Amino acid sequence: MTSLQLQMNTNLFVRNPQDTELGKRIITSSIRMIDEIGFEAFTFKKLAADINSTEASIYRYFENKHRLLIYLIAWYWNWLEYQIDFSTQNISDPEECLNIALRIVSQEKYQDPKFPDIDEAALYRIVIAESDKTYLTRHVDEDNKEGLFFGYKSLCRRIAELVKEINPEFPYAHSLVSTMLQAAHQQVYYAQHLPSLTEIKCQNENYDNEIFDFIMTMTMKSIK
Amino acid sequence: MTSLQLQMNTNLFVRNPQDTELGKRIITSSIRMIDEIGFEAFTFKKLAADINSTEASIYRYFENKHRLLIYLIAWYWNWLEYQIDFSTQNISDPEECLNIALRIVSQEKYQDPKFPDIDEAALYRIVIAESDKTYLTRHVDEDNKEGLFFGYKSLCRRIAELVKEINPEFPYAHSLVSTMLQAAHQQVYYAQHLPSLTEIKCQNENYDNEIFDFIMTMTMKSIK
DNA sequence: CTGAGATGATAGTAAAACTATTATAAATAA
DNA sequence: TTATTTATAATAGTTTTACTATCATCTCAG
Repeated sequence: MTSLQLQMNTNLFVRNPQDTELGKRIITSSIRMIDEIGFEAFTFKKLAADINSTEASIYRYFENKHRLLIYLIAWYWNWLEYQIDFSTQNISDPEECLNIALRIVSQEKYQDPKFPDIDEAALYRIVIAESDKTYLTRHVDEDNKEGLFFGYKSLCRRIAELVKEINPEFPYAHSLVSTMLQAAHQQVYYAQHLPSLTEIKCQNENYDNEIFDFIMTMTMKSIK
Repeated sequence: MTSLQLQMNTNLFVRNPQDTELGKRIITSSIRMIDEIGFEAFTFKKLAADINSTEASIYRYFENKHRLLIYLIAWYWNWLEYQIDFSTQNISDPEECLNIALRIVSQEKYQDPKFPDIDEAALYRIVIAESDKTYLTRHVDEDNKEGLFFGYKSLCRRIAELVKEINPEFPYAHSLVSTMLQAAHQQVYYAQHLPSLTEIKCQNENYDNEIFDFIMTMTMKSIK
């Protein structure tokens, strides 16, 4: 197995957590903790206790816990785009590429052995429950200027380009894709917590196939 | 002008703010403050100072600031549904009703003289920036059991029924509508803060018509 | 061996999010 | 009318969070 590192925007951290042992522990442990107790209850104090370090040491890697969340979510979007790139190489039919991309987006996630420090299944749950919090703040514009949301924008652009290839006349490629990306995660949350807002049943095995079907059908009908 | 009160679920508050002078000041002032400084920076201490009252007094109306946010957002969804009911009376064509409903959802909002204590334009901006925070918490299931999200679920059901009338075979009416409701607000946020995620330009006059066009077209194409 | 950089240990601060107590004023019931 | 309830105000206190600061120690490259 080749050892990989996803290249992250340097504004996402103070010191690169992928470079050191402590940094990796911060990442691994914060994913587990945020998944378990939720982002609001998660604190650097608890994280420090969990990894046998100190608050001050964690602050040397991340400015604050919000930045750490942005980092984790950005990693996830990078990872998704990496998988899409990987799975669509040498496929020229844009409709097939779009199919693959949306399948990757909506699929339930499992541990990727390429990145042993990151529990992708837990990170997927964090994305579902917390990712909107990365940009729903008063400092969204400054954060955006720093490039903190580049991963999400890049993923959206990547899929929007496929849409444009299928139908260059469609005027809302980015709006459609950002709506579908949101829906892919939101429908899972609704299925779990507000089931009357969706027909998806998370008890079903392979409910992720239903979500794929929902967003794929909607996308194709919209752009044709 | 008839004086109206939207009936709110009693679990949304400790004491009904619509019943008293102080309660109304809490509502009016909190809408203005959350719109101005954002929900995170908003505190009961600042609110108390603003209305010349005390933290303790505000806690007699709302358990905490999160509950107050849920109340405001719930009021907004109730208000939207009320407007849809009002505007679609005696119209039997479900497609026309759906058109009206989605127009009301996506339209920019102005002060409704029927409810002088509430600045609907500010509340609309709050919904765009903060409404997801009402349910993206660890206590979403308890809150849901208490009926705190009834307003949103009811609005979604109301519009989904129109979808079902147009095409009873369509299997994802609620998923579609919850996705469109989300998109209607999210696309505005993206246009303002993350413009590369959308084709909507918020500088345009009547950008809300574009959003209407986007969600209406997508809805009709999806269900036909 | 030296010293720069990373980490740990410890302490401290300001503000947020409540909670509790008492006082006072206004509304209402006997 | 007086008594009593009720709403609000005033004040103070607690715990936790989110950070900041200082200094000691440890490791490893040159």
